[in-house]
Amino acid sequence: MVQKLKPAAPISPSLGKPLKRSFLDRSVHEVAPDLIGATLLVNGIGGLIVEVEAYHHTDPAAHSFRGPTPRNRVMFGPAGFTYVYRSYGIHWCLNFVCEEEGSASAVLIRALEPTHGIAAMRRRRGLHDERSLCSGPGKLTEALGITIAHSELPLDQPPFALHARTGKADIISGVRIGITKAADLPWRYGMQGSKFLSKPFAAI
DNA sequence: CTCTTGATCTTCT
DNA sequence: GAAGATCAAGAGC
Repeated sequence: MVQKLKPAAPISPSLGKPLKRSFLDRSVHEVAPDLIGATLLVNGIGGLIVEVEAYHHTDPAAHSFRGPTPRNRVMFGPAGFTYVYRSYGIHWCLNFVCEEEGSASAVLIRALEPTHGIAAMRRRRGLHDERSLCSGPGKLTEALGITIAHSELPLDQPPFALHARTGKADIISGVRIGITKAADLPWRYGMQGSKFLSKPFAAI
């Protein structure tokens, strides 16, 4: 009599080496494409970063363009911290502060490919297929449980963790989404072919 | 599939 | 008073 084998447990997705927050202490235009394929976790829940946008303080579309305010002050501090803001009165959006202190640039995290804690993300998001869990800046903060309480925190300390991408990444760029100022600048970056983007990139 | 609209907080004019 | 780094639901094709 052959014993029926128990189905194998799902293999936990492999993670690259942990990234220190100094990884973000470079030009936002270098960091943004380098983040594609990295893994972002909040309390162990998250996934691969597949879409970001770069915002530099010389860019009229950046929140830091007109100088520090109570909302954006963390952007004027050291690199490697989170900047979370309220979008359209309803959603939260997550940024990573980049560059040396005072330069006030940040990367907006726009979409993740869910890999860790998918069941928890579904609970937070309600009835949604996997492709819709984190395919937008407001969606992924809801899925990961991010609020203003997660702003101004270091990215290399709990509850946050960042892990380097393991393989190669095929990175594409295009114009940013949903802005009217400096709308022609190609500072949106994505993982080519990903099914988890907030919107497709325009054809080459 | 695309287009329109409501929800509703923070900042700026 | 208006605009904004958004999302989901509903109407129309």
